[in-house]
Amino acid sequence: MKIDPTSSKDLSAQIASAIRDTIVSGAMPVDERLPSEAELAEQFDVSRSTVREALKRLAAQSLIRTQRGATGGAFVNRLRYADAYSQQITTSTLLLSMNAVSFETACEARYALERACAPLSATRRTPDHLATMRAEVHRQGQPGLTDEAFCASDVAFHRALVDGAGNPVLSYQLAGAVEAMQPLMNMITFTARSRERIIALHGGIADAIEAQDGAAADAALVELAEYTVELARSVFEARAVKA
Amino acid sequence: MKIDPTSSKDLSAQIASAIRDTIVSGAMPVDERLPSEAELAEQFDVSRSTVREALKRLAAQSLIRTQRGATGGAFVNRLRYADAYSQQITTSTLLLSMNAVSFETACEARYALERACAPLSATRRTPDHLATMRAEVHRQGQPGLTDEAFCASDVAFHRALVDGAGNPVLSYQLAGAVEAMQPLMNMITFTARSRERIIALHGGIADAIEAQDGAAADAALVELAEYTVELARSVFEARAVKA
DNA sequence: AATTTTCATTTGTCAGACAATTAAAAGTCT
DNA sequence: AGACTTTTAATTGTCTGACAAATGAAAATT
Repeated sequence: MKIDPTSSKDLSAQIASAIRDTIVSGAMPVDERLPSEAELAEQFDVSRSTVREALKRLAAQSLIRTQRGATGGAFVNRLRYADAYSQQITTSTLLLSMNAVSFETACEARYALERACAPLSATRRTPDHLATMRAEVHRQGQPGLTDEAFCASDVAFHRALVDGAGNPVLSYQLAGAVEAMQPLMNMITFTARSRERIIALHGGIADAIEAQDGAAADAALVELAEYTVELARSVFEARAVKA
Repeated sequence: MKIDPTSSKDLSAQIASAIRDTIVSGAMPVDERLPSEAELAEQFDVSRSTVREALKRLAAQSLIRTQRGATGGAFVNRLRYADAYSQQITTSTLLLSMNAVSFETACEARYALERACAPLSATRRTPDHLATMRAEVHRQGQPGLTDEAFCASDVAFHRALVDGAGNPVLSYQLAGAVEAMQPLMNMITFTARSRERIIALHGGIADAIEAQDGAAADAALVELAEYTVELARSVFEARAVKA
C-alpha cells in the first residue's frame, strides 16, 4: 500500500483514512485483526510512531480497539449503540455550543424529532418505560431539587419516551437532540411556577402514552414545546432588561 | 495537571479525555491555542509522543486543528456543520452495517424522522429546494441510470426535502438517517416498474411541498415508506427462494 | 520604506530502546 | 499422563533524542 507524500495532509491522517475506508467498505469483518504496528509501518513505508498516531485516530472514533500481548493487536471494533450514543451527544453538544444556534432553532428541532417518536411510543411502550416516566415526573415534584437535577430528570423522562418506541435506531438518532439540549436548558432558572406547569405537561404526556393515544401524546408534546419556547423567551428578555 | 498512573486506560486516552473535558465544558473558547506539545508533555509529566497521540485522538473528533510553524500549535476548532454531518454519516453507516439492524427498523426510523421535517419544509422551503427536488425526480426518470446513481439521486431528493425546513440543527440530525440508508438501498435492484412508482411518489411529495401542504406531504411520505418496505420484503423473499 | 535574510518556535517524522502485558510453548513435578 | 510453573516470543505502551519542514517575527540589507 502506498501513500501520497505530496498531499497536504499529515501522513498519519492519510493512513487513518486508508484504513478507515477499508473498514467502512466492509472489507474487514468485525473482530478481524489488523496487521501489527510494525507490519503496517513497513507496508505504508513510515515509522511506527506515525502508524500509532493513525491508529489512535481510529480508536477515537471507536473503529478499532487495541490489546497488548502476544496475541494482541488492533481489532476492528463492533460499533455499539452505547458508543454511537455518546459520540452523538458530544458532537451535538459541541455543535450547539460553538455555532450560535438560537434556542428556538434547537427547540424546534428537538420537539419535531420527539413528536416523530410519540405515536410509535404510544403503541409500543412497555410498562417499564411508563414506570420510568412516572418516576421522573414524581422526582421533578420533589422540593429542594436543584435546577441541574431537574434538567437531568427532564432528560431521563424524554429518553424514556423515545426509547418507548422500541426502535434502537430511532433512540440513537434522538440521543443528540434530547441530551444536547440539557446544557441549554441549564441556562434557565426555573421558578416554582414554571416547574409546576412543566410537571403537569409531563403528566399529560405520560397519560397519553399510558392510554396508547398517539394523537394525544403528540398534542401534549406540542403544548410542552410551546411553553418551553415561551419560557425561554421570557427568561432571555428579563436578562436583556437587567443587562 | 496530573494523570492517574494506575488507571487501566492508556495515558494518551486519559490525557485526551482531560483536554476534551476542558474544551466541552467551554473553558477554552474557540480558536484558543493549547499549550505546545512540549509544554503539555511537561504538565502531564509524559513524553511528547504520548501527548501527540492524545492530540491526534482529539483531531479525529474535529475538536482541535493543528498548524506548524512559529505561531502554530493546536487550536480549539469550531465544529462546523459539515464536519458534524460527515461524522454522523460515518457513525450511522457503521452502526447499521455492524449491528444486524433489520431493514424495517432502519426504514421506520428514517421515515419517522423525515415526516417530522415535512410540515416545516412545506411551510418554509425556498424555490431552490423545490427546484432541487424537481431536478432529482427528473434525473430519476432518465433511462440507463445505474442503481447506484438512482439511489444517490434519491438521497439528494430527500436531503432537499429535509433542508427545506430551514433548520440546520434538524438537517444535521437527519443526515445519518437519510444518508446511511443508501448502502441498504443499494442492496436492492430496482425494476423499471418500481422506479416508476417511486418517481411518482416523489412527484407527489414535491407537489405537496410546492403547494405548502404539510398534511399532504406527510401522507405522501407515509405512502413512500409503505412502498419501500413492501419492495424490500419482496426483494428479500425472492432472494431467499433462490438461495 | 521595501525587500530579503536570518532566526526561533512549533509540529511532523524517524530511529531505537525498554517496559508491560499476554498467550503460547517448554519444562517440571506428582 | 496430567497439572502446574517457568520461559519465551510477540505486541502494544512509553520514553528519549534527533532532524526535517513550515512559518511568522525579527534583523539586516538595499
